Amino acid sequence: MERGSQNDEYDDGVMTVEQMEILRKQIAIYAVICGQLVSLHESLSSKFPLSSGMHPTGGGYFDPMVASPSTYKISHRHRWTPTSMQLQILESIYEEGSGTPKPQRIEEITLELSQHGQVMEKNVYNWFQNRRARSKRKQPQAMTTMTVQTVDATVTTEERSYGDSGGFESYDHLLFPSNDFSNILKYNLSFSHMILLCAFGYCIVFFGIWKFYLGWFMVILFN
Amino acid sequence: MERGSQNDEYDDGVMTVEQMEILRKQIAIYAVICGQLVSLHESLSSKFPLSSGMHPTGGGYFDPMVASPSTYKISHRHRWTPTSMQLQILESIYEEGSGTPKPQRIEEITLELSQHGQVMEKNVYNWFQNRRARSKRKQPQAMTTMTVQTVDATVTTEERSYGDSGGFESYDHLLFPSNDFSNILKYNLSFSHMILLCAFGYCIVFFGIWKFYLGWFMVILFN
DNA sequence: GGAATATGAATGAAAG
DNA sequence: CTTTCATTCATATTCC
Repeated sequence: MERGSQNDEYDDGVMTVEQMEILRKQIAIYAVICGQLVSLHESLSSKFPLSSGMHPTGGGYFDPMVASPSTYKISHRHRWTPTSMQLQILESIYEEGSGTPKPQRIEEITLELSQHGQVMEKNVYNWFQNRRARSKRKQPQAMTTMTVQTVDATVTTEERSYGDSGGFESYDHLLFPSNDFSNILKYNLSFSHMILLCAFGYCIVFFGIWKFYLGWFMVILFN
Repeated sequence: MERGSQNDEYDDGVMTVEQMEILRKQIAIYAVICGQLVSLHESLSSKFPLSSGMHPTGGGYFDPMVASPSTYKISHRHRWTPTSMQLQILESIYEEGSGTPKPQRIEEITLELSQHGQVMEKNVYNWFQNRRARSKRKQPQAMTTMTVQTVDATVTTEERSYGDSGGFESYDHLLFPSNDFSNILKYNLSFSHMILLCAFGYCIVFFGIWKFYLGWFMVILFN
């Protein structure tokens, strides 16, 4: 009703400017609070509208603790995580590939990956998108510390003024040079193991053949 | 305060699902009302800016997204983000509309949206483009894959560690089906090739050793 | 157990 | 319009 009176007063021009200012400040404060409430609600319901009920993936902001008495337990993992095997395949495809996420080949890859765990085409698509974007961002890590400092110095207070929460993500690759090598090694470890296994096998093979000829040589020698 | 009690109940698992749902609906209603209040205040303040207490960088009065408690950078947002109210309007227009982004109606929509925050025609145009393109991708939903079901069945209720992502509840995988089984065989073939390669190597190894002993045996025999 | 990091996912914007 | 890129958000994981 305050709003109504405000409008009336405002339309009639009876309310003084000071009153108007005070009222508006009050509404401003309310607006801030309500905006936060809206944000809170949005984040909690996480874009699952009420009308459609709970999202099939479970969650919402309900924890499995609450949902546990239900018939089947819904895993509260909302996000796909590739299996190590899937990751290997993806990495190999990524490296071999022309660097372009295939348009329709995604389907094939998905099918191939589905042998080693649940996966959607969307997951594969996202993976390639992210993989490429993030490997591209890690290229300028070759810059020396001097350069990093220089670039960082060019970031004036204008940028810092609103970047107190950690700075722009755009500069993270400069401030936090990555250790991509370790990740690659980690991902390809078992694959390298296979290669080593084969190599080891062939070494033994040749050693055996050598021993074979040694045996024949000794046969001839002792004859 | 209500939130506090909610959290307590929620943490203890005392609140029932029904209560939770009721509370959620209440908050939703409050959110809608508050969103309208915010919009009203924005439109008011855009005409009569506050002499004090206004955000220095805000274009209009203030952006509810920016005002979220999460310590986020305040403006200088490089890319437009529709406010909740704008999104609501856009969604309604999208659903009602013939699905075609109107050539000149964009201007009207832009004008309508500008009541709830800064927006350009380009933004509206892009939004409709993206909205349509992405909703189209979810049309070809059809068959499910047998592999997914199989894999899903093998997953137990045990806590899933890193890399074991199979079996999480999601119906979205139905949206991206894959129907080509030849690729599975193709991959299994190459993997089997490696195994066979190793096995073959070891066979040769043992064969070599056997030949080695054969040689020695012949040496002894001929002596 | 909390901050730092890694990464899957969403989406605005632009290229083709 | 379709595809791709860039940025950002949310969550899982790791390390101290």
